Amino acid sequence: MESVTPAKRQKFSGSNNSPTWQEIQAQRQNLPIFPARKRLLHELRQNDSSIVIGETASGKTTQIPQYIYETGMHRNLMIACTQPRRVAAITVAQRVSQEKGQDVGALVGYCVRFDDTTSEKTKIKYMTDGMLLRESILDPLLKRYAVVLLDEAHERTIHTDVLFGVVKSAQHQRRQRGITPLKIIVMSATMDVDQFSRYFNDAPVLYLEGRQFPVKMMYTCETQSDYQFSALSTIFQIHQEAPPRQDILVFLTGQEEIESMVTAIRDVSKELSDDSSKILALPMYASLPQHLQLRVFQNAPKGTRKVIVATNIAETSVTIRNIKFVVDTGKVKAKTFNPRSGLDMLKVQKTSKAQAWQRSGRAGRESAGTCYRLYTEEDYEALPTNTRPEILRCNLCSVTLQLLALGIKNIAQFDFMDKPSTESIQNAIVQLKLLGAIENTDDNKLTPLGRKMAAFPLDPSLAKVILKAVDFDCLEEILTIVSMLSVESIMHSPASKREEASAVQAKFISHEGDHLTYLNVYRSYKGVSGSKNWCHENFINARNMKTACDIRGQLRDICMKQDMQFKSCGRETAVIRECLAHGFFMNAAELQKDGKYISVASRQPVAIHPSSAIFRCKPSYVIYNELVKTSACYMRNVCVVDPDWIFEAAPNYFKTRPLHT
DNA sequence: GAGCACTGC
Repeated sequence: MESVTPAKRQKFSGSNNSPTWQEIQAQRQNLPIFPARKRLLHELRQNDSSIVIGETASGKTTQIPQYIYETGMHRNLMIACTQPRRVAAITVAQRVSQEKGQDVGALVGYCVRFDDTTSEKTKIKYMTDGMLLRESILDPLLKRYAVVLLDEAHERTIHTDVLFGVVKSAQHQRRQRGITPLKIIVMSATMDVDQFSRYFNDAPVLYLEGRQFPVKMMYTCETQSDYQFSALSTIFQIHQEAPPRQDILVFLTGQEEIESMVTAIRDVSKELSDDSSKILALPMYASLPQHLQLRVFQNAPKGTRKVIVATNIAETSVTIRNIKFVVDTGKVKAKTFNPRSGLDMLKVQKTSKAQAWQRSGRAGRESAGTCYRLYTEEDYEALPTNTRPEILRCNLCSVTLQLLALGIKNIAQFDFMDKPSTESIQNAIVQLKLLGAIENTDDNKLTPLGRKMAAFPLDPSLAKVILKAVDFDCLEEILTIVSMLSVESIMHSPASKREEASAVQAKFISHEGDHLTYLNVYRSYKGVSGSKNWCHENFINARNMKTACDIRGQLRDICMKQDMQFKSCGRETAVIRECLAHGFFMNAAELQKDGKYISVASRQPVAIHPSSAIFRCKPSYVIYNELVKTSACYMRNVCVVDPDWIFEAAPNYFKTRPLHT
């Protein structure tokens, strides 16, 4: 499925009549994929691996698993269809269940984190790619499945990329051992599939037509120096010329830019003459509260043009109907990772051609549309063809631990479609050795500790902290802290009410740092039984608190399976910090005589992030969860430690990195 | 005294 429109949109569509059985079957037969059914099944039957190129709205995601099921090709095993996003797995499973006239969880089910609806009856299973990857650790041959469809393969998420290697190896081993063969079907939206075909032993490529309307491309004559200004004038140019009720989607890079653009559009439209039609500007980005996000799906009042200003969330995750014009600035904010410094950076970059193509497609969903690219055609030609796959630009610690748990010892020899640099693989192995997850030999053998760590859906450092908590009798507290660290922004302070927010939140602050502050928030939250009202009064994000509680439950279950001792340290909170040091000793910083911090690992200057609970404090030693480079190198989620603790956590590590105590 | 794209287990 190319995209997902939140199910809640139906609330605004005015009709809640569910279609009849006949209507559903007619809709199925009306899909572009339907005439290709026979040819498609013939090819899929003939080949162990196939690549399917399906244009937008071809019906491949909902129909192909059903076609396979109807022929019995699955030999009474399951058919898995993976999606990069949870909502997609859920909504597609709901739709396909409806088409089969059954409840979700019977013949058709979905499996995503915290929500597994499958049963013994389930044969068609929609799931997130990360979920299948987790399952493969327990069963590398994927014996429950006869067919695995990897959907949205062009997005190249880190999970899909690892799954490519896992399914290929499972297929090979099953053939050798004479087990039921595994069929692999890779589904992609882009035409650039030579790499997929080559990787899966020259698998045949099947093309499916879609239902996309033509989109007219407009380029600028000159390269624009100020894309925000350029976007603003393009919006009003369209507004003056196009008939009303033809909506515009604008792609920008981030929250701040989007909010100022929305304000600018509102200001300019106030100055328009009264007889010109009205304009309604709406922001759309992931951290926008849900009730504000839903506004983009509502129809604008009669005679009003809707202008949605969005991040790349509107490229794939969210589909807005009735878009006639797309304004593409050609920019995107993306995370970059430097394996040498271990630094994450968010930078505004140029999009790839594939991304530009995806954006322009948003103008041709219901009828022919126009895309205004705010760059020249030559600029476009100079863009990279595809976005760099995630696996080439992120920290590989987690993935490496998972591959080792799968029994793959030689990570550098793993059959990656795009091989990460030797440096980033080596960096991950060094980290895992420091954490004690791998034996200190050359064969990359997992230690018993490492094997246990791999069972947790967490960064290896956090998994290590959980396992260490048993020794410090503080597992209850550590589970809470790790869960709180696994969600974004628990405390929010809107710019307009910043002082009010920090005043009410002052009661949570611990002089021991952010981790203990989170523990205080969690305890207070539990003290009022998770009251939504309490969250509101204290500027606590209720949705994220709920997620943290779900994560805590899942981590607790894993600890139970490992027979770990649940103990609480009560008021003796120092042991919590000592325990944290065992996962984060390599993220230590020390206070210099000049009152500034430098990192122990690289001796580079770092600073406590202004959002930290101990921003103004100057403890001699701190550890931190991550380093973010913006206007300076900021440490986020900071904890006060005793230098003896970090030394004790890894004496060998500090032999070459002396602590100046 | 700073601001943070998007996913996922």
